[in-house]
Amino acid sequence: MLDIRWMRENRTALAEAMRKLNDADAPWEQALDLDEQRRSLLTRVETLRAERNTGSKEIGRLFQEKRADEANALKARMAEIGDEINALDVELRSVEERFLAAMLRIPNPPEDDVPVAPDESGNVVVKESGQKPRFDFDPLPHWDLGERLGIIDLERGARLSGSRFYVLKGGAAQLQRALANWFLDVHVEEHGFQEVYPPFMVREECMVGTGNLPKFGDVLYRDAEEDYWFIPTAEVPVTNLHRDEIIEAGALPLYYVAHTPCFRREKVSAGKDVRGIKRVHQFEKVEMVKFVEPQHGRDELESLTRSAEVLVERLGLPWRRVAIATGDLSFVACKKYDIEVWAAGSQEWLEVSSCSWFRDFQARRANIRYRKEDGSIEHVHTLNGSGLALPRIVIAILENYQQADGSIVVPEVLRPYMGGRTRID
RNA sequence: GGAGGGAUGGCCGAGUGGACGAAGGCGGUUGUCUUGAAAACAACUGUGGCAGUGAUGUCACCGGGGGUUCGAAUCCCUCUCCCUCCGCCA
Repeated sequence: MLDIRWMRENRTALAEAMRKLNDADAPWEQALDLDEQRRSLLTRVETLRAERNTGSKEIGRLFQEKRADEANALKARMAEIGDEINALDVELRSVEERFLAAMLRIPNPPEDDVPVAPDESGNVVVKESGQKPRFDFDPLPHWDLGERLGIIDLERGARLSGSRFYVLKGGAAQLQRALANWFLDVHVEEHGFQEVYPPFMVREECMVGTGNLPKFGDVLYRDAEEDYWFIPTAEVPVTNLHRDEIIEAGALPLYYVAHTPCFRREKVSAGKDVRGIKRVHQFEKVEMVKFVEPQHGRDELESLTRSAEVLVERLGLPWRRVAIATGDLSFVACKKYDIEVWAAGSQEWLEVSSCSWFRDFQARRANIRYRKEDGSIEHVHTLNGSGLALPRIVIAILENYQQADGSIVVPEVLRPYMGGRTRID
């Protein structure tokens, strides 16, 4: 959510930002309009309230002084004012409701250094590292490898739960578990994150806080009877950890890391990415979340992204960093990098991490503030990034480390996490 | 799932319709005293909206929402959460 005062005073900048985001539906003009109505109603209703407050006190005094006639006369007048207040209140509530609804659907304006383009075609590869593997045989995609080795069972996954579900077995399951543990250890021991284990189902207000609702409810699973929403990423519960809090300045920055399942309906593009485990309804992810002071937001995005990149580097996977263009930026981010790894079998770059800076956009929605040294209170900045998404790293390892005999070599950093195992076969 | 009891400011805790944004205590900040600290004493010490350049004024907030009333922390309804006992369960 944006600061309405900023919006009032920066109409042109706001319009320009919405144009860059290529979001024609953002109801920012309605919001400004409703804001004006809201303030005018507020002034009127509050003047009447002030009048009633003094009148009511007067009534109390008159009764104490046994001047019942005067008191009753005043009471009648106050009743009239009360009716007026009630009428205005109804109007005010409706305006405020519509105002908030509009505010919640206005995206975060991009930073100035975000590449400007209407869609993902404007994304810029800003860094590329590592060698794509060479093979003296035709490398297979992971769905073939997984089937041959008996470690990815798509058929039974579908039998249990339908399309876009899968079962990992043996080496693949172990590999995924090893990855999660190693990721967590690196973030905790080397990058200063605190590990947390959050709920996987949250209330609606948490989804609003991170910006998943109201606009993107169609990709979320939810309990039909109760107010439980299944998290599409650990970002949701972890960011909401400090909802409605004022954090003491000395406590910042706060770095959290969590390993959770992620549930996504993935309703879009029925025919796309159907093979294998690249795009599925349930997957594991290690997610980093940061709460920082505003002046450090920009630098924190760089260090956050590095914290993810070192993982793919140490796994020996070819990777690149992509700066996301304005038209491809998510609703909540003001700047975002994706990290992609090369998958030699399916011959494509896989997005394994998204690192985003939100400025105070989420903090306003979730009401997360901090008390500065001078005692004043401000919203924090939040950031998050995958570190990393698991099935896709599993894909990349299977495809890049495959051998002529069909076996998979386990990357060296993971061997201690797999009981010294060097091969999956 | 059943029965009962709760939710008040950073913390503890008083307050059952009228001067209550809320006693008192703790904590915190500042000042006096002191070489310094402690103690003592004094003052200050919640968040947000709106109007105003500002001093300031005003409104709202006593778990959330709604209602009764001239007036609600206080009465009514409802939701959420916490505690105790029973049941069930890993």
